[in-house]
Amino acid sequence: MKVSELFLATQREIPADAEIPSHRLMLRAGLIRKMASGVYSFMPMGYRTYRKVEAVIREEMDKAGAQELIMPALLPAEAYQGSGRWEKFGPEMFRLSDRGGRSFCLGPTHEEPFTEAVRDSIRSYKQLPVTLYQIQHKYRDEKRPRFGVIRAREFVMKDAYSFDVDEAGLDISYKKMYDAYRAIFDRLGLDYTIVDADSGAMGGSGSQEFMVKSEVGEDAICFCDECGYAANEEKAGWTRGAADTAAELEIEKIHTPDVKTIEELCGFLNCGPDAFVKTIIYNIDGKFVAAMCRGDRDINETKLGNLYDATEMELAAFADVEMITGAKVGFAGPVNLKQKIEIVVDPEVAGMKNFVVGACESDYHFKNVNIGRDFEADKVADITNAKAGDICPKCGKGKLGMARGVEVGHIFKLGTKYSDALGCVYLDNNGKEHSMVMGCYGIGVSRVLAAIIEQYHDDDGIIWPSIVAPYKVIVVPTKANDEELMSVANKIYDELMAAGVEVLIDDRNERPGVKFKDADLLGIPLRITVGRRASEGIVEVKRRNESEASEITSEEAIKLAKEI
RNA sequence: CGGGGUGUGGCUCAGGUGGUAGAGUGCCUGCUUCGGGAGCAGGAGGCCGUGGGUUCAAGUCCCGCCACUCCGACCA
Repeated sequence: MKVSELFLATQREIPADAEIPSHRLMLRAGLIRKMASGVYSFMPMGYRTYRKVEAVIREEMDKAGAQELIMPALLPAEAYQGSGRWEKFGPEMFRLSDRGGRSFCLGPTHEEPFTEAVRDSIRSYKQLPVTLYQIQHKYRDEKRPRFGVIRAREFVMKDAYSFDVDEAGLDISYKKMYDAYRAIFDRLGLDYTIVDADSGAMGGSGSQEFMVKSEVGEDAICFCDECGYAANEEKAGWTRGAADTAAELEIEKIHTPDVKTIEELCGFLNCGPDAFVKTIIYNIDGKFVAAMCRGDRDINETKLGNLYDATEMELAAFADVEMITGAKVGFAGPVNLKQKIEIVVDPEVAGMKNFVVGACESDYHFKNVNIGRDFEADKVADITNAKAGDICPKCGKGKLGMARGVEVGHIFKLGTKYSDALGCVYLDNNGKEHSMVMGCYGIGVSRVLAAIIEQYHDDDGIIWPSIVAPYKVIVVPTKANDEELMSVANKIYDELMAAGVEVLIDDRNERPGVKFKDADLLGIPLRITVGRRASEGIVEVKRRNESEASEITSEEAIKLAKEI
């Protein structure tokens, strides 16, 4: 392809609304164009790369025995009503109606249509297992789209669904997908970590996420430096210290005027935040719950929500807190609550003695509070976030570190949640009916593109790994009007074209600097510069991921280019 | 959903106290250039987000709406 004929507009200026490197570079290199918040077009150069990512995914999925199909993105309400998700998705679902007033949505995820498709065509255990997938646009009306294609409202996802006769079968299907995912992300050159994840409202017995490490990642991940344990912060456990065996001291009410935060309290009482226990009141599906953790910890809302099988959960409103505690916000505690509500404490708190809590009275705290004597905990459960330095929950020895990641893949063991709801059953060899055991497996295809750029770029632009590069080679004649030089460049270009190499020739009548800048920005893996020594048959080759160039003959350059 | 910010040529932005719309960059033409986003000259390109209001006069002041964006909350 001649650069002069490319539909491409690179930009010098840094786009105003792009914050992170991948978003900036995708806009500057002309890979994508925004149509609306969280809605992007892929332009030719971006789409070529996109298709390469798709191809790798497709190859590995096919290799793993999954079968591709395509479902509609436009789906009738009934498709989601059977599972209850038509309601549950809420405003996140893009909804519309046809001229007759029939309700539709743009599919946010496709468990239901796949389950129904299998239900309607499979009856016997002999037809199982089966794994189906599609690569298709998904629609979610995100509250806050951001980071370009990383969190978009329309995005491409490869979603796969497995159907097995039992849990053992699911384990095998799951492992196949797990291995396929590893192969995919390995081939794409991504530096990623596989972490245990919360399976959330998807239900099921387990799930893992494939996280690309990046400071711009929206997820926090914990990992053990000893045993390799890794988990999403939402899920990560940690080992509590030994219980305090000190004697219980007499409870004491202390005057703490205008002290609202833990920091202020520390200063006031002259001790560390670990001497306090904070009491945070949540509204979980209309029921109030007091969650308690040590002062230097944070409540993990995912864990808390799971404990109560919550559909909706939020911090209790100030007015509710004041009604329940009988005090200003900031003085909540488990003792003397005006209204009886359930109290759940983290195991760490259960091991503490003589701690400080709010007194449920404005401007007062209690000190030397003890569980069992001063109040009862209704539940003791892990409801806190791990933090860096905590002891690993798996090996009990290593320390946990924290990192950030972009979730590029997520695999779930769904179990029978959807097959039960939608009647997706098969007959076993005794003619007895069972629900199929399902798994589901997603990869954010468009997000992967951004993740690759996050890991492969420098100040000058993208550095595509060869496997996803839109073109492998760019031939850059330094002068477009020099016939001898152009004929050498064209010869190289023609030979590479004939050999089936994806090659560009920058035949524009531009100065060399402009061409070099564009080649770097676009991230083409190999540049062949035809310049000063063209008449001697010598050209310069430079790999995008190396800083040094070298001069070789054009024959050698062609040979090298074919190997890229 | 709460709080903040911004909407002016393709892009990045400037336009005190109201008075005929600007720069840089990109684009077109010509000349000079030609190894890391060249120089000079000429040129095209704007419903100043949108609806209303105040005024002789609104990019500018007032009110509403919309869009985009940042922080937070939320997120199969």
